[in-house]
Amino acid sequence: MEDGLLSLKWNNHKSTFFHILSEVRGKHTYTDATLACEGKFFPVHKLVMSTCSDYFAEIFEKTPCKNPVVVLKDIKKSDLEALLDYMYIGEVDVRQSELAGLIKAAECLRIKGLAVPDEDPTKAQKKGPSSVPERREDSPPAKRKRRDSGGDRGRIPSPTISRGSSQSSSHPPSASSVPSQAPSQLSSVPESHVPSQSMPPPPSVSQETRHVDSGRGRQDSHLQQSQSQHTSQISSLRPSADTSSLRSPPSGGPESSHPSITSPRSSDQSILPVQMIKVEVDDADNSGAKDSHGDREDGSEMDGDEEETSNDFSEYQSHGGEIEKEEHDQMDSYGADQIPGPSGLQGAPPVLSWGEEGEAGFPHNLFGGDDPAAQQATLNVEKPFACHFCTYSTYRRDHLNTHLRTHTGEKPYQCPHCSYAATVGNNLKKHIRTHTGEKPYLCPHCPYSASRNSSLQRHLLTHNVGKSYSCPHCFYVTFQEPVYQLHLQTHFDQ
DNA sequence: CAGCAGGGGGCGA
DNA sequence: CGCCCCCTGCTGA
Repeated sequence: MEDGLLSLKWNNHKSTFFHILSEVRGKHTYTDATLACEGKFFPVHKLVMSTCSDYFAEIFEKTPCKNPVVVLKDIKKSDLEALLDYMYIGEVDVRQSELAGLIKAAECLRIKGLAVPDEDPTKAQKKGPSSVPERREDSPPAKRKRRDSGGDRGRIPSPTISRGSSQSSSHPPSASSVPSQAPSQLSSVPESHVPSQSMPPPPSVSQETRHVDSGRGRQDSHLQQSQSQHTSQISSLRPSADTSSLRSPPSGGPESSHPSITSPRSSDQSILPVQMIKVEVDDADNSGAKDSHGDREDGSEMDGDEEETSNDFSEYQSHGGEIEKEEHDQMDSYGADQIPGPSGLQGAPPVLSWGEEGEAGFPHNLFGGDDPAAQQATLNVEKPFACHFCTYSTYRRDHLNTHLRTHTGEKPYQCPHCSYAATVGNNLKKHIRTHTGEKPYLCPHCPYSASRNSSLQRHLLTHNVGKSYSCPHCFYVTFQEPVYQLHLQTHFDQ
């Protein structure tokens, strides 16, 4: 220590961070991105994703959306769940038979420590004072360790919570050109290549008989286990190492040397055109969202499904298969830094069940008390089909499905004349009129014609005549009600 | 003007 | 219940 310089150390800094990380993950607090995989939604944190994967870091850097949705194609849900465990907890149990697939998924997503060599951030960031390396958390120089070589508990070792050292890594990821490719297209890394020497040894694999099927219900216990493990392990470390390893928090974006993500409207890219959809949240909605968030603070009785951060969206995934990034920024109005307290559970987005699950149950945490959240819940009773991404809700499932297309980017109605695609057929119909020039709404007073009734109605105001009557069965318009009634009769006669 | 999105009605499985 | 169709309103160019 230098003269007069005091070093204040927070001995439980890491364990606290691990604990909070597990907590915010379990409660979906502060989630600012969503992974969609095989019909499930996984609310995640950009910070964590970016920390553990340059691939995600690049996606998020190229995506200005505050809450992008990343649809992962050809990544198995179970693999993703395991990888999320790995990224959040630092370790994961995986059956040996599933290791190859998991590693392949990790390579597609360039998960540090699994598919991409990670590096101690304290080394990479040369500004740190002769940091005491934490051997336990240092990922091995190789990406993976074989179980028999690790001698540990048979779990995939924890990657260092690092950031900003990815490009300085001496081992460029095998899929360095990945960013603009779909994970599924990363097959340039054959599975047989996984254990090859060019790649570091695989992580140690647990031989425990735990189920790694869907990961449901297992994460929580796993979380707690990991927390306790980390805590105990960290507590045995030299305190000085703690401060150094966490001295430089993740800075966010990846390095500029990454290949650019292709333009959002290119079609056969894995990172697809991402339609930026701004979800307007007015004050009322904001308050509602906040309240619902706040409600979650004391509503820790989330069931397993919510804990697992998954939601069905199978109908939409059928169209997907690409990576899409969109904005569902219901949390715009406030950030994590505005929320006092370490728990900060207010940040949880109003995750509402939908689809098959949403139909059955409303978010439990929305019910209860006399707070505004409960009032919003009452509204949701009337409109039971709530959007997972925003505050929209409706009483018709098909309308919700249509609405969800605005988030998933699905546009099933393709224009035969151009690349335009619409989320609903009627919009395509109107669009096609721009090609055909059809203007079926004729002004009865002048040669004006419009492609839309609304345009005609606005035009009719220029004639300074009274109320106009538009036939609901055809494009007939008149200003005289008797004539209009006569015209209507012609339809009834038919 | 064109795109987008929400809501409602009708119809058939 | 899902799909199709329609109307309507808002928004940006």
